[in-house]
Formats: sequence, structure tokens, C-alpha cells
Amino acid sequence: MDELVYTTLANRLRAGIRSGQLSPGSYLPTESTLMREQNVSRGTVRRAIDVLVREGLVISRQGRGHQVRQGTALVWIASQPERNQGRADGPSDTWSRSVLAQGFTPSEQITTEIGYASDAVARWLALAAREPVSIRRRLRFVDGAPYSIADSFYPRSIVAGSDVELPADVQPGVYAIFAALGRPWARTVDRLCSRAPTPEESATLAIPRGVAVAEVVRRSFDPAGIPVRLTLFVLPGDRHEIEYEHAEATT
Amino acid sequence: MDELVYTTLANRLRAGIRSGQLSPGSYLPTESTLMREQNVSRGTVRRAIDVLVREGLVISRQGRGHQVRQGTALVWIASQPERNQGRADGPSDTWSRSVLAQGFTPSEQITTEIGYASDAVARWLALAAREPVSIRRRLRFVDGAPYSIADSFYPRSIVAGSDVELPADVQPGVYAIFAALGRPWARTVDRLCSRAPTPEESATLAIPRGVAVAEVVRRSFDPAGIPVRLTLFVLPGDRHEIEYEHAEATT
DNA sequence: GAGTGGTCTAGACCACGTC
DNA sequence: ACGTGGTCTAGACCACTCA
Repeated sequence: MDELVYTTLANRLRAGIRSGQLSPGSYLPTESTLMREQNVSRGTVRRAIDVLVREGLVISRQGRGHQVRQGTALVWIASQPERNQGRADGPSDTWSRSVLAQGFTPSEQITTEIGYASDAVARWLALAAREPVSIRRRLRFVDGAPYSIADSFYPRSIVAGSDVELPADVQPGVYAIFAALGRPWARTVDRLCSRAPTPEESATLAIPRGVAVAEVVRRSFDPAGIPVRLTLFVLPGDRHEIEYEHAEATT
Repeated sequence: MDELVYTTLANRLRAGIRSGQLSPGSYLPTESTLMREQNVSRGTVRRAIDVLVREGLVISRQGRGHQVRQGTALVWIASQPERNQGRADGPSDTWSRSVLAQGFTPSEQITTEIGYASDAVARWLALAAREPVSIRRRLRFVDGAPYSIADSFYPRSIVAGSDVELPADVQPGVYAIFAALGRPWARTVDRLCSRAPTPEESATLAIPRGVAVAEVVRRSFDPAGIPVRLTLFVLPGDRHEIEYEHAEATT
């Protein structure tokens, strides 16, 4: 069933990685070595390695070699997104806290801009196309390496002039500001899909060729059921696990 | 920035698909046609098409051609998994109900077996390795086509002899049975990751080459915090969106 | 400059689907 | 029998890294 040459080679290499024979951080034999040892052509060798790259086991860099990835998948806690807003002890958002708890150093680069809603954003926020929105872009880093994107979009009709538009950690939290503006949210829904990254995402997040990303569309609705906040997360699949807790599992 | 030949060709084809020029269900030009028209070699043509296959836009079949996929991504409602258990009006599980609501026909093929916990299952269920578990495998279909896998694992020490071990839709619901056994669950946590499918998954779910799957590990805990149920979902990325609702989004 | 991986070509054979 | 895509080979040139 598995007589395919590149599959067998991929399996052989994968076994070496899993068994620890090829330890994380070390390099695979070079392509020419594998060609010689396994008596296959370069195309076949590259195809086998490509399988491992797409599985997130191996990182390839031109001029360097094919390196076994360090297994550093972080857990992204998606539940209760606002639980820590405005806390005094340490960073105020759930993401930073959970990265810290896993022994790594989180950081964020926040920029804000005023723009017009794209078609997709308008659809998610139930706005007319090209209505003004306040955009808050967060590029997240773990131990200094780019990790994920979290871009929030707010209808300008709600947040114009408020602190939400400042490019900094918002105190005492975005939710509090929305509550003060009379538009607290009462319900949040996430929509996930996995897809191939766009070229821009590959570049800013340094996503290895072939790795998929999870895109999370998070919308928050006010008590009247109108969406007041949209956040788009882009989470590279090779460094993320996502965790959700169901609040009430019974009935 | 994008001078790569295969990338440009992929972009050109993708544009044709998005614009509707290449409508869903129709076939791309054959590889030899593209070679001739674009003046590139076969390897480059195949690489470009491979990009589209991995994005879930195109399906390739030997001897047939490269076909534009029909866009039929269903939404998988992950929240409140037990809400509909034991209902009389229609199918009892949330999945079937949501597929019906989206205008498709769900079906399931349920098999049960008694086995021993693998390392992974034992770890998730906090069991010793190779402890006996009751396994309930569900292969789910939409309009007759295989769609996803949902395999549940229960410690045999809890469910031995109960209706959970029957290969049928369980009445009045698995939760009710666990409650009757004195082990209702009080908390459910999902862990998601996206990865490449195993060869078996590719075969049973007919996953096109290169498409990633989302794996969802769902665990339910009894009031003492002991895991009593483990369900592993395998959801091909090209036909699924996953939706979570946050129960309490405030504070 | 030597060696690495990244891209592209040209050609071969095989497996599958259709006629 | 023919055309399709799937696999594999051999060889070329380029871009990058590192000594």
C-alpha cells in the first residue's frame, strides 16, 4: 500500500524524528546525502522532506539545511476572552497571561488606524460597505519571534474619540469602555477555519512553506444582538493548539 | 516579489476560479494545455495546481482532470454539545440538527468496540496505559459523502454493560446514562490543532491530497475533575468551519 | 568559494478513466 | 487505444549561508 518512494522515505525520516534519533534542532542529512544513501533522485528527496515540512516537523532554510523543529506548540486559551481585562497583577489580557504561564515571554506590537470597512469586515459587523471603522492591529510575539495576528475592528460610530483608538494597552479594558459607552457586549461567537496563509501572513509571521493557519473570526454582540466588535486572529498551525472550555456541558 | 512562475500561474488560475470564469464543477485546462499555453514545463504546472488543491479550491483525480471544487463548507457548531440530547423532535445530536438546518442530509455509521487505551487515549483520560476502554466510532456523512470522524472513548470501569456500548443512537442520551451511573460530567474542554491527515484518514474521508484537518480533542470531566469521556473529532479543513459561542463574555 | 536548498526543465513510465 | 493525472529521474541554474 505504501510502495511510494517519497512516502517511504518520509516515513523513515519521521520515525527518526519521533524516536529522538534526529533530535529537535539538529539537521536532516543534506539532500545530496539522502540521494546517495537512498538511491533516489533529488525531486523525490525534496518531496519526502516537503511532507515533513507540511506536518510542521521540519523547517527548511535556503543555504542552511532542513532542521528538525523544536516542539514549542503553545496552547491558545480561547474561552472567556475578557476574564482578565483590567487586572492589576501583570498583563491584562488572557493571551499574555497564558503564554507567561507556559514559561515563555509574550510581547505585542499594537498599531491603530482609522479606515473603511472592507467587504468581509462589513459583512461580519453588519455594516454598510466602506463605513468607517476603527482598527486595532496587534502583532504578537513569543520570546521575540512573531507568533500570531489579532486585528480588531470597531464601528467608528461607537468608538470614535474613545481610548480604544489609542495604540496602547487599553485601561481599564475595552469591555469597560464599551459598557461606559452604553454598548456592553453580551455574547461572543467564534468561527474557525483552517486555510493556507496569504503571502503577507507568511511574511509577517515567518510561516514555513506549506503550513496551514487557523483563522478565528470572533464577534461580540450587544444586548440588542448588534455586532460591536470584530477580531480576526491568524494562528499558524505549527505553533498553536487552541483550547475551548464549554461553560455548561449539561442539560 | 511574485516572479515565481508557479505562483503566478496559481494566482492566475485562482483568479479565474474566484471570478467565476472557471465555475465550480468545471475542469481546469489539462496539464498539457497549460504547458503549451503558458510555455512552462509540466512540473511547474503541477506545482501551481498543487497550491490550489492545498487551498481546497481544486480536486484532482487520476485519469479525470483537475476539477474546481463545489464550495460546500458546513458550519460545525461546537458549543453546547449536549443541548439536544434525548430530544424527541428529530435527530438527537447537535451535529445532525445543524447539518439539517443548513439544508443537507446527515447520516452516521456507528460501530462500537472494546479495546485497550492507546498511549494518547490513556493520557487524555488519565488512565494507566492499556486499561480497557469502550470505544464508540462514528463516521459521519453529508448527502452520502464521508464528512468527518467522531470517535468516543469511555473508561470501561464506568460504562461496562451500559447502553453506551451499543452501536446505535443512544437513548435517552449518553449524558443521562452517565448521570444514572453517578458520573455526570460538569465541565467539557476542547483542544484543537490543525495537522496533516494520516493515510487512513485520507482514505476513509476522501481528503484531497494536501488538505489539512482540524483535530478536536474533547474531554468531559465529572464533578471531581476526573475525565470520564474523550471524543476525538477529525474535520477536513476543506469542508468545515467551526463555531464556538462563549457563554459569558463579560467581566 | 564551496555547499546548501529553491526553482525550473525535459523526458520517461505507470495507473486510472473513458471510449 | 487513448488521454488524463501520478510518480520518478537527470540535469541545469539561481539564491542564500557560512567559512
